[in-house]
Amino acid sequence: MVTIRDVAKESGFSSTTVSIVLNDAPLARYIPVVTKKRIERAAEKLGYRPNQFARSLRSKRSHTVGVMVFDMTDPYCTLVLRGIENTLYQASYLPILTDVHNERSRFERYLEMLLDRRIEGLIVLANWLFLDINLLADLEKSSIPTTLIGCELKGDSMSSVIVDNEVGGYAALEHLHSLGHRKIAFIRGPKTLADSSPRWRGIRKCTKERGLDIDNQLVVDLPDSRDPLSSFEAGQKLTEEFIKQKREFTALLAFDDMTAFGAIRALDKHGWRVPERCSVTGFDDVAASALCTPPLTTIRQPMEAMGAGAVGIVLEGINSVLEKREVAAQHRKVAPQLVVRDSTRKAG
Amino acid sequence: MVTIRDVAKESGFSSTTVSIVLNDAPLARYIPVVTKKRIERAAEKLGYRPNQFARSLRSKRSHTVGVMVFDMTDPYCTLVLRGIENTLYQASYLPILTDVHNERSRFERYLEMLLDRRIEGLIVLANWLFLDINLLADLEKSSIPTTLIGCELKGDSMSSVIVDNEVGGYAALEHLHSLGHRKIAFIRGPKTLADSSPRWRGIRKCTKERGLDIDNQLVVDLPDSRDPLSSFEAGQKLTEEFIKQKREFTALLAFDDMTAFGAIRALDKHGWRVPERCSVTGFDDVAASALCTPPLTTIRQPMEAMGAGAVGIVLEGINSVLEKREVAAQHRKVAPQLVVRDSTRKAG
DNA sequence: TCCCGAAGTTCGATTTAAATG
DNA sequence: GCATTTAAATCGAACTTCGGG
Repeated sequence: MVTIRDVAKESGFSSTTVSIVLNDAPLARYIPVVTKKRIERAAEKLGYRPNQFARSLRSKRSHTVGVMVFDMTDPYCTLVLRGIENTLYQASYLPILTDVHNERSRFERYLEMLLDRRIEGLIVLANWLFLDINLLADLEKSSIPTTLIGCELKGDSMSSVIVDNEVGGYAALEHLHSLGHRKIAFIRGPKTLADSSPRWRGIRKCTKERGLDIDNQLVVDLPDSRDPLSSFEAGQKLTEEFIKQKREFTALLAFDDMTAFGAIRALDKHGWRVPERCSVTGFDDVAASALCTPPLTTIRQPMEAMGAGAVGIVLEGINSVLEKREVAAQHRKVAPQLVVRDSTRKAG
Repeated sequence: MVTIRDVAKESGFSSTTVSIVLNDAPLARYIPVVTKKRIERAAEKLGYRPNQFARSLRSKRSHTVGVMVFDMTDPYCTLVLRGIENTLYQASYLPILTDVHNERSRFERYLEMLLDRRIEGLIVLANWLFLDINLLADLEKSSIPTTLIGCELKGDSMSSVIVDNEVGGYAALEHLHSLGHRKIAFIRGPKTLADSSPRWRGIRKCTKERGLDIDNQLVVDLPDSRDPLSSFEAGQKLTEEFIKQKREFTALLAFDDMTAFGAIRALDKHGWRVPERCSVTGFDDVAASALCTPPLTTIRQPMEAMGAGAVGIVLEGINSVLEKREVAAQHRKVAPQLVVRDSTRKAG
């Protein structure tokens, strides 16, 4: 491996000068162009690449950000990760990806590993259940800029980027209502999930504004679970129960896309064609929603932008600590967007 | 930050002794238990965590593996990444994730960044088009243990893990044939894609063994493209052309799941119900295949196992270079598996 | 000779302080 | 004092060598 000393020897200058020149440090102002040229040529010739370990040891910087996903297999992750990666790339940071598999022990172990690597920032993708408040305590004391995606934590120790669930819930119901649907079934999110209640609040807001009645017999909750696939199965089962109980409805508003997929499966099984016999809406707009037939009408979370936003906040935080500024946590709530596809149509 | 010297001071021993004890180095045999206890207690008390930069600088090891994905948004990635992550975790390695977005410049930049970080191994997920042989040359000279997933490169500089496309192609057609289908349409992979021809070879093998005729009018190729979504669109378009040309077929064998989704969309649009009027098979078994309705019959690539296998090979390689052993590249070909769901059924 | 522990060197780059003409 | 260059200290851990009992 060629070191700075090799370049010094080759160029005939000291390693100090080489360092100053190659880093274009302030002192480089005083160094004549010929010297610079000679040093640069020598570095080039030898193919010199500075050792990052030595550099980091000295500067205490890693140019690395930790990314912690709670369950990689959740389709929600993909685009968020893309947004994170792309924004880090622009800033010449590299991400260390960890997947805690919804396990506490794994979370703790990974957190220690990341801290040991002196990550300069941390992004946590708390996509699904994230019950354990104690975990967050561990995070708070880590004192590095941290941003949560998909889960808000009041207070100014940790930033967050979440979707505006209320607006999304409202938009979903508004869409169905304006298509003429009046008898609508609802599969709400799990009670312990933070997204569930604001999403429902948006729905209630819409019913009030539009004078729509909700039949309590047509409202069910997804059970608590840490497995993203479970909402598919639960969606299927709950929809099947609606049908077996001979409930009448012309549309079904599902908590998320997975639930909607499960619901569609159940409807299909009982000969209820979508959208002819029953319209279905989801939430998230995961990749599969555009791929399946009929493609799903859903509320899109701007996932790539959310990932990018989280990185932006973390990068700001990093710069703040470098300049010893104090910066309060940011809490961004981004607007979702109704995406109309073919799983919904006019009632009747 | 608490250093080893702080622990030395606190415990009353030298930093040498502290290092020996905390790392349980060979010399630790000679150190009395009381000394060890005192040192461990001091370290505990101060919350000492060794500085990884210093450690890496000395040991020249990073305990880090680079993971290079060609397009993160390809649904194929998710499970492979999970397999990679999980296996690295067991071995206490951390992955740096990079997504080259199918761009050459990005590939080169990321490769340099990873090399600068002194990654000990590299895993490349060449899921989709990976035409540029020159890129591989860059990789070869990097001289760190490298494994390609989804693309084989003969020679012993780089290992690979691929699915047995021939077996998969064979299994797909065998399934359709044994359901009684005789008029089958085929959407083959892009000509430039390495997977395409062995998959087709498997299909031809099956036709020969079973005496099945293939109508050349019912065989088309996916166009070349770097975008994974394009195979959805192409699948849709090509299927539509089959229909418009009034070709008769009772089953369609698609190159991959994305293509199959596109085909199903086209069939549905023209009132050809799946599977009643036409059976459809895919290849890969991406997450969406189990979620859509009808769920897709497909050939599953054991993606998680492939990711795990690639890590295994890389880890072996790392150990080999540590022990200065020479180890030839491995080329693993894993068997795919037919997954029968509801998009196929008996003909007639 | 055997055990235990410490002093000093090394890894490679950055930076401070200081020496040249 | 100015422009130009450099010796030496530093970052934190690990390993080699050596000395005392």
